[in-house]
Amino acid sequence: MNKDFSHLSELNESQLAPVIHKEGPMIVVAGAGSGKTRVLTHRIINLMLKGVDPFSILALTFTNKAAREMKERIISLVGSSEAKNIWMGTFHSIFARILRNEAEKLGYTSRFTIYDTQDSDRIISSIIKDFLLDKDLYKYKEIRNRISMFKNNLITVNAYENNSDLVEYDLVSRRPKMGEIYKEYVERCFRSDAMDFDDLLLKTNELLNLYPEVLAKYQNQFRYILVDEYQDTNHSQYIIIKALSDKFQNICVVGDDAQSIYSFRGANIRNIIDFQKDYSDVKIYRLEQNYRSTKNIVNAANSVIKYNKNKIDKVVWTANGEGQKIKIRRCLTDGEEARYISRTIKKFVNQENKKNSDFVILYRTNAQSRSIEDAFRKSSIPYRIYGGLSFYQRKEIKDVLAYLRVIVNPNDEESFKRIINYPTRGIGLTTIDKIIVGARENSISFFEALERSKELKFSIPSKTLYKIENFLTFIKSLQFQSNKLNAFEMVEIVVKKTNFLEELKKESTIDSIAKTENVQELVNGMRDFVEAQREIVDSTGSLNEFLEDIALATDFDKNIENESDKVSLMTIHLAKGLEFPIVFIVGLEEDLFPSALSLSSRSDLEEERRLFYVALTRAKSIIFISYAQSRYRWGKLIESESSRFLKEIDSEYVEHEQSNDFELYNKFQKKQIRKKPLNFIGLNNKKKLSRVNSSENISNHSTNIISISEGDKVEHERFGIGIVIKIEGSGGNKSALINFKNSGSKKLLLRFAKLIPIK
DNA sequence: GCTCTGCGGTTTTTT
DNA sequence: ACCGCAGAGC
Repeated sequence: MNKDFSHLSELNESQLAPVIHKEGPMIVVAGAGSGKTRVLTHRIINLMLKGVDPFSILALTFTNKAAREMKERIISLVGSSEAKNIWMGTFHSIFARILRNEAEKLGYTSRFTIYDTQDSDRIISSIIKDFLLDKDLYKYKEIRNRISMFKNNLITVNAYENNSDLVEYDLVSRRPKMGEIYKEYVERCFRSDAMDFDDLLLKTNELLNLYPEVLAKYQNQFRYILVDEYQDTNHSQYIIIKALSDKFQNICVVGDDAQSIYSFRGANIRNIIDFQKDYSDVKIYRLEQNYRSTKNIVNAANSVIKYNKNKIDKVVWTANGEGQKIKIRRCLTDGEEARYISRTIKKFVNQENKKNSDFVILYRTNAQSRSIEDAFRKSSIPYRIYGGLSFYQRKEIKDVLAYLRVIVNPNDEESFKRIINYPTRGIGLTTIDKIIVGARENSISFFEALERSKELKFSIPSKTLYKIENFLTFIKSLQFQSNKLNAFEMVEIVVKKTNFLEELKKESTIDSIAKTENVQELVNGMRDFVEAQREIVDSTGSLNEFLEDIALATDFDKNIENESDKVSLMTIHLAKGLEFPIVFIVGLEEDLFPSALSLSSRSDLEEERRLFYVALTRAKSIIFISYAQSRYRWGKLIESESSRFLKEIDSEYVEHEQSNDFELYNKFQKKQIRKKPLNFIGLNNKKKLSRVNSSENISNHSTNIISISEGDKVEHERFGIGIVIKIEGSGGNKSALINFKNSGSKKLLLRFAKLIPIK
């Protein structure tokens, strides 16, 4: 390797210090946009240039994407022959790899399946049913979260049973069977030779704990450990890092307490705040200069985060230009908010030479994407939604994957149950139940019970036994073929032999075509995968490799559609670590953001505030914030107040605006309703508007009545754009004949019609 | 064992 | 408003 240290010239002084830090524990407290990834990257390069073996560097990231980007950057600077040997990846993927190497020690095979949240949910639901428990008291999601919490805090079934506080809590919550469910869940996963996401960390801890020689091996191997996004590590991850770094203490953690937003999945902000207490002689570095955003944005974000008490003090600043003020817009409804966004983007793209990909829409909950999607589709703005139900979670995809999983791991009961009667082959629920009971009674796996069903009968009629035999022959032939064939060849056989696409078409539901296309996309994706694996040494493109690859992948990791020019839509959580020139943050309303569920405790509310901080700091130059006075939630129109966070942004960094509808509404109100306030349909007027803009004071409001006249151009939610031909009637019976471009002419009562005037 | 329909939960965030 | 699932009827 060439010993060219010129890469260091790319760094400023405060970035340089942590990069060239030699040995011993260190923490980099890095403000948003201060170049923390750059520090990590260059630190790794610097270690390598100084002669550290890349095999002995362990770099843990929060997402696959972060790992991939960092690796690419390192490869571009020092070449791939060395860089590819670094152990770099997410906690889950790195420890899955280690667990596969050591699986036998824990009673698993190296081909164990990784269960996703959906799999866990199905298992838990089925346990609740088997135990004949009331599913209103035992909500599978709550149970799953609780089990996840146990695992992330290294509370095993035994530890749970011996912990009177936890047991007491579940008793009080009227879930006395919690411990038994937990036990059964763990056993079912184990019998299926499967680990869930939390197991990948829990079992790693178990491995390092039970086998000192294994711990010593990895301690010696990973002489240098680097952890990104340290503020989002949970207890289980914390203990792993602690154990692995114990010998050499060359631990470098990087993070920003102000961006800790994952406590709901066990992340513990104390890990970063208390880091100095965990190791002796910790060197602290601070990165406080922001290179990403304008002064206005940095200052606005600072003014918000100062409301949090629990934090490490730091001063983020920037040498960038002043920039524009944040625009806060009040809208009537979520639909109007969405149209405002699409109008604004159109304007920027047409008049200011911006690209669609310069924009991101950030929201608190996935459900909010819908109205924005609708508006984008109507104005033909190309967009891409990240997150939500990922491709690999879709039913039709999971069904195909279940076949593939069963081929690799015949003990995978959950996957077996998915496919044994899909497509239907006459093996129904009754039979499946008999097999399960038979398997339990004879302490054999589901697969073994199927194999021995002819011999043990389980009181299954012989006709059905014959069907089971056929199914098993099919699966076994697939397993046999998988020894020689690659992932793509296998999925082709599975789809063909099961008549999968034909079965989907038979369903003839509205989206059966989309489902067919999805399966096709999966098959194509697997072909690409096999192609790509050809270039990698030691890789065969086998089914195991493919399943491992997708088990821990997210939507972000899937083919990023050749970088086409699209507006991005995602939750704020997903946006962490990303940056965009222009950012829309939508739905700034009480109970939505901050979420209603966060209002009961200070720590939860502070986390929401950090989330808002993350949103603000994604922007390079312009931020638009919007909120709606009423919004469709749960299928009905809900009134809302503007978010408290808006008032927390120092007023010198923002400017307020409101939709034209308000102006029209005000005019209308002045002209027509001086004496008596109207009681508008569907809206209650109990809630007072929070006063954002002192120039107006509206005590009730409507999405309905607007003042329009003949010849005006208007937009309707469903019918689109049209011209007002004629106005008839008066007061509540006032109606308009409108000629819609795409939907023909309609006569609409102004009282009901949601019409937006267009200039 | 299969199919249809109506009901209930969903919307906090994800590796 | 929408989706998945349970129960009833075939």
